[in-house]
Amino acid sequence: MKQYISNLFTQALTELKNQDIIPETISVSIERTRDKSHGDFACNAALILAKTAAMPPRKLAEKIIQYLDHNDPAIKKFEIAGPGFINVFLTPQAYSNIIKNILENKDKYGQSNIGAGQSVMIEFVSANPTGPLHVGHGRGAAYGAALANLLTAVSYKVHKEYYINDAGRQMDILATSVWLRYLELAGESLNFPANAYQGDYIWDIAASLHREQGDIWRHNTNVVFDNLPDVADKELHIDGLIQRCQQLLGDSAYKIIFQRALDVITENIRLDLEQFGVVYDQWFSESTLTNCIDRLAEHTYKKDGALWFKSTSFGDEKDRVLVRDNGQFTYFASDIAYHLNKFERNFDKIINIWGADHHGYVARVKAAMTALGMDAERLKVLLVQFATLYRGTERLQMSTRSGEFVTLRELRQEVGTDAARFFYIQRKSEQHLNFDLELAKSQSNENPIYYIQYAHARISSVFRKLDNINHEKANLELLKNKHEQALFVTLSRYPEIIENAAAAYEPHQLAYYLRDLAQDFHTFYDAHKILIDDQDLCNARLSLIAAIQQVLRNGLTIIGVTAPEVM
RNA sequence: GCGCCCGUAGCUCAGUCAGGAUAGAGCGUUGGCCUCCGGAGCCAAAGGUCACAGGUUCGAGUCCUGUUGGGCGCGCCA
Repeated sequence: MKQYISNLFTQALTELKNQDIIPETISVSIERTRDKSHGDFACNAALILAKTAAMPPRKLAEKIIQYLDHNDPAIKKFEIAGPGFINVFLTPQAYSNIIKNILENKDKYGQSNIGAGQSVMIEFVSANPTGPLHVGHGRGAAYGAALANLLTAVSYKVHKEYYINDAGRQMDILATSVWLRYLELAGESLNFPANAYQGDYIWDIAASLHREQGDIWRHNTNVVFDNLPDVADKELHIDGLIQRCQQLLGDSAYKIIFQRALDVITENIRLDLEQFGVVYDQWFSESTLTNCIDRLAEHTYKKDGALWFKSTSFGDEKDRVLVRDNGQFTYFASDIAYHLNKFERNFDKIINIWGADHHGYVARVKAAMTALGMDAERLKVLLVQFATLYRGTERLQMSTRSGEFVTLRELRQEVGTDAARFFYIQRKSEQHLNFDLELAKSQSNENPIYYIQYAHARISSVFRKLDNINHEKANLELLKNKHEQALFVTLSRYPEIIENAAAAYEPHQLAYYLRDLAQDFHTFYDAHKILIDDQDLCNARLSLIAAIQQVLRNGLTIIGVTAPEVM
């Protein structure tokens, strides 16, 4: 609809330019009016062009109106207002066509072609496989999944990927943690390191190994802890333990424990996300990467025994280490290899969804891609702020290492997937989010998700009262009252919302829209009865609410929330 | 100290990217609405120096500069 109006103005402006009344045209911006007395749409072209045309805005507006098509069936009239806005008033037919459009296109209504079939990869969550997902990861999951749906709706080919950090020191700490718990189960008593993984899930993995293997990996505590660096430096201490673990167990046994821990936790994460309605096209293992440092060679140098990447040549604020003086690759080196891999898979667009605490890493990853000859503009890093969890007014503390955190699973079980998904995406992602468990759980009017779902269920309920549903030939021009008119407008906004939300990577816009639509419906429902004796009007209203229900369902699906028939 | 994000109603937040007409919503508060398709609903009222100060212009919550308050990041950690 907006595009349609925009085209009318473009034609008029082109004509004005051809007649040398204005020196140049502009890409016109059409806006929806806030106030119904200003019509349906407004155009500010006269205000913008006034200066170059050397003409007062209102006078120029008159000229523009002269060249606009007044016979278009969608147009009731044009009006000059205020400093020089041109207000556009639409005919009732223009809006009633929306209903037909929705009922014909069904779940396709609102889709557009702005993505033009381009491929886009979205990598999100990618939590380390060292423990269960917690509520902090949930936001990235809900946001990433909703964004993927949005981009799909505007014709991108979307590839969703989870990057598994299954190499590196943290994984060794994990394996060692499991082994230490195993030793305890086997009857050893020991001082479990404070910086090892404490959670109960470590016990579970150790127990299953102990059940299967018995005591074959048992070693005396005295031997295990003999001559290790003192716990005063806990990092050195645990590194020593990792080495000792590998020594005593040997490669193959160590690998079994390592792999079991990795498999159990990864599967747990996968299942968790699946139950949260988030599924991936690919799970990408860090361990399958080959390093690409040689390809960066001309931009590296040695200093203090380490290998550095000269990222300052590419806009980073300082140079970064790729290989430590002990010969180990840094995480950054893996990140470069992974991102190079992404670029070489030839996605048109690459989206990373990262926690806001990683914002300092954007510049260096882009720098590395530029150094490798890639167009870093293809990479878009979206940052998601933390969620702070509340139970009423009580702020819940989160500490990962100590194992004191609310898991995503617990959240799901407590508030339900629908409410959780909705709460996560209803705020702009770069905004800090206060997540109140009590509010999300409350099945009352304090909770916006139920308000929207209720509108959908209410419509289902109306249709359940009908024996035969036949409103296809309805005369939609009977829908004249202000509530019906308001619904036309809101329904016609949906495609614009989808486009804007997708272009800005902002699913929350859709959440706000759905609330608006639900509200317009509830207002209408309360003011007018649908199942009435006047058969024609009844049919028209049935068409209207069928269209509303369709749009609600389309939008909720994108957000990842169910559209229930009954509640 | 440097960089990024944020500051809008009592509370939680839209609106800022793309400047536009009288700054919006939910919750909470106050007062109304069930003979009626689902009251998990509807209607109405009160509530604002858009953190502050300058600047840009026909016009600034929106753009620019500075100040201030809060969050995060500035490792050969992950």
